[in-house]
Amino acid sequence: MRKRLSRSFFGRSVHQVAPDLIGATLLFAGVGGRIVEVEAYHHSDPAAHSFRGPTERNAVMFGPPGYAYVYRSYGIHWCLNFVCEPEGSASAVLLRAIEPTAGLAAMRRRRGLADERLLCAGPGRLCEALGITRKQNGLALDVAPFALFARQGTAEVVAGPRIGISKAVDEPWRYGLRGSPFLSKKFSLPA
DNA sequence: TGCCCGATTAACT
DNA sequence: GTTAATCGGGCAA
Repeated sequence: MRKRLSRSFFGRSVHQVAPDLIGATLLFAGVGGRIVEVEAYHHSDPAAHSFRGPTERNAVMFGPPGYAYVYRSYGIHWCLNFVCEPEGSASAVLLRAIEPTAGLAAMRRRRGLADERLLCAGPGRLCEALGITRKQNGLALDVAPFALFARQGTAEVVAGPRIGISKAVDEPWRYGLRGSPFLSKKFSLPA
């Protein structure tokens, strides 16, 4: 049986939690799969929503770890984050891609007739496939309908610059499962 | 108050 | 490669 991730899993540095999430399994109401791509956002990071202090939108980031922070992106898409570090640190991990393993029919229905590789390849696509919206903002990650399971064995984790940001662009805080076909974008391999 | 930009995506040319 | 969709936050006026 897979080991459930406890809430304390998230009460550590985002830069420890983020790579540890690669290969873990995320389910929402039984739909989801294996996490293959995430990005870390620390409160001291100019690219983080929490950098300039609390607002109505980012309030959950300033709360305790182990909760979902969901925000609207470009006024259109939803993006799912896991709050990390001790309460008040306002740091979180953005879920960018998962390898679909459960509830494929539900994902295809929500996403349209999409290629399986594109069902959850990107933060907005992932939320659409799983049915994540503002309603899930602030929900605990170790309580239904969320379920998280630790990865079994090891995973080959690669790191690189984050995607779609204009500040702190050189920080290698994007983490992924090496060679996965379900990434939102390939990692450039070291020369 | 108004304007610009953004942790994006799909549908264009 | 370019663009539209569309809304919350930051900042100037």
